[in-house]
Amino acid sequence: MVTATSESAAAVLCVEMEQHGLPIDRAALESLIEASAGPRPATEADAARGRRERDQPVLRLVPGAEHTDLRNPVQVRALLASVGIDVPDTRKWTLTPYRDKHPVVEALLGWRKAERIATTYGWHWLATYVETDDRLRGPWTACDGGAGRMTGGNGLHNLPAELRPAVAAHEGHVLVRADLGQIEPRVLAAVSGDAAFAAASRADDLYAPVADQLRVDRPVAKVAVLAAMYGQTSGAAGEALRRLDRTYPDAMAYLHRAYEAGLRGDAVQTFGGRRVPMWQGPLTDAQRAGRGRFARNAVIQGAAAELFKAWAATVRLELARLDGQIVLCLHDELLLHVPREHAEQAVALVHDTLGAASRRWTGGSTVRFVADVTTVHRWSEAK
DNA sequence: TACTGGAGCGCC
DNA sequence: AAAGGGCGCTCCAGTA
Repeated sequence: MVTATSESAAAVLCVEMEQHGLPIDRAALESLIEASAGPRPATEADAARGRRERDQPVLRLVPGAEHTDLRNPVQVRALLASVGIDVPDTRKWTLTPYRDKHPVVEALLGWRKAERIATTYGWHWLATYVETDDRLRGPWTACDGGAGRMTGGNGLHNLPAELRPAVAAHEGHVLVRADLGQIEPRVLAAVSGDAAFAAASRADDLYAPVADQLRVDRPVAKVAVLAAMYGQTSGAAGEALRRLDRTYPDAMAYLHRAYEAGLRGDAVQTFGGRRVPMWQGPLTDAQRAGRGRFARNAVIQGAAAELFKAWAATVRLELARLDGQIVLCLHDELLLHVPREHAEQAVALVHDTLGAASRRWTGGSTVRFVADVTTVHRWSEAK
């Protein structure tokens, strides 16, 4: 019942966010785009010249590579081979170890970053989706994908950090940014009913008591917990993972059961009662394992989405009294646009509603959820 | 010409 | 032996 209510409230919220849009400082956005993509092209020929000018500093580093198309991975691979770098693909994490081997690697990675903004978030994007009232608008869906998160289009959900200074409150308003802290492990504590893990959630930093219990350093504890939820068992987390099994048996068993269901191809159910089906068909062992990892993560990610929506729905209701709007939902983060004179009340509201929503959603567990809340002018100023 | 899948990368 | 989940977006290459 809680789930049905918050899912439908989230759908209403999506319609509202599509109407409200995300407030933008247009001049700031223009100068950030210009810094990466160059000046706004007037014609198609102008745009082509701009592309050549962006490519030049990379191509210049390799003699004979003038005609390489940097947008074609096959050609990029050949270019790298010509300077003695033999790689299976040209992804960033593949190339990163070669950064010092030849200057073209660093140049290429920098080019990719700028090219991302030039294409996906460039002048065309600005003209199409930032409307004349300086609001960025895109489609929202309340429950999408494997585990049922909210999703947003037109860049609302994957705006590069570089451009975030351009998301700014309009005249007379502030942005209230609220982040759920360590949401996934806290959700695991709640849905698994693991008493020891729930006790760890009482801490502001959940990983600190976990590290103490496991007798490892905090970074190791964090990697191990994340690895358990994502299904990674290789790497440095190995021994810590075994200790997790002993220290938090109920939480780890919960993840293990989901993994086994995924292996078999059985649907899993989230804490809120939503069924997450598994894809069927003849699968290799590796593909079945992949489905197991998906299931393992889906029960966490999906439950986190449910809690988030229950919270957002409550914030939405209360915020209306302050003439505020929810303008962005980002999995574990809410961005509110609020009249300046109501900023303090909005901050208090966000904390209060989290307490109420999490108690309602968990049915009264002792797991603690925390939010980091800041009042800012620009989105990028928070934290 | 229109569509699909892969590569690649942005965010969580 | 090795094994990290999800989404959206753009470009390219191959196909119908």
